[in-house]
Amino acid sequence: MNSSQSDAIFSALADPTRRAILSLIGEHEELPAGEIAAHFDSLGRTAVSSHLRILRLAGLVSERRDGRFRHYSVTSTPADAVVAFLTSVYQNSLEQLASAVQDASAAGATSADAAGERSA
Amino acid sequence: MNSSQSDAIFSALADPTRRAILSLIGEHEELPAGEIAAHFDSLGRTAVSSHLRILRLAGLVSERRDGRFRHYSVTSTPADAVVAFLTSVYQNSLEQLASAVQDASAAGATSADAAGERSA
DNA sequence: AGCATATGTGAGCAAGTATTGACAGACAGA
DNA sequence: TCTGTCTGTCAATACTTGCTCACATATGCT
Repeated sequence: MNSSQSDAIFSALADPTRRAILSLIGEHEELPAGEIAAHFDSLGRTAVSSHLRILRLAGLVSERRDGRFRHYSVTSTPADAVVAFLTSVYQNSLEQLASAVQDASAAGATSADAAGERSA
Repeated sequence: MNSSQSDAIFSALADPTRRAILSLIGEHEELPAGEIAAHFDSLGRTAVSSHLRILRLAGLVSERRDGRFRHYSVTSTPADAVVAFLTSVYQNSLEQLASAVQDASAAGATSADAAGERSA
């Protein structure tokens, strides 16, 4: 994982709309571009398309073409880059990080706050 | 954790220089601003100061004033926001995330790639 | 073929962000 | 008190990013 890839991932995650798109896709297995765009009233379709392009270039989502449709799904591997960074910075508090993950895991997806940013 | 806080954290992490600063501080317990700036040849002192300000406003670092010096250290809590987001998106691959954290923990700080972005 | 649907792309503009240079404040030592 | 050091802040400028509009591409249907 080179740093330009990290750059792409972190700067893709920097935008609240893109995080919302990612959460939205994460709630489903796959989602066509149009249906994603439909969730963002205050945003044009092309804007969403641009965001999807950025997410795709960062490797955060992958697309599957099916006729006229392009179905997007989240790819799990890029999370490694984020985790790698967190562990390098928060070496000291790694234990807490691990338990935070497990707590979140135990709580399920009920911590809707982090995912609740798809306001448009 | 409201979304404006998440915004601040993720957009602070979006800049490679800020991630490098964070890694640099993370390698030490504390670091004065001047010494941080000294690590970035191609960057002016004021630029680093601005970055530190952004990191501070995002709650990623805290400062301790000591005479003329301001010592910066990383704060561990903001990682929660990142983890919360990751878990909301990657619910399915939570197991893998947890094991990734533990692997990184076991490997120690040897995965210097993620921290190796302090090129300036 | 012709038309509608689904989606991406490029130009251009508006808004936000980073960097720099100059200035200011706080502290330490002589 | 005077001077040098450490650091932050402000204003101006250059750069980057996101959005929209118009157009292009690809596919499916009739």
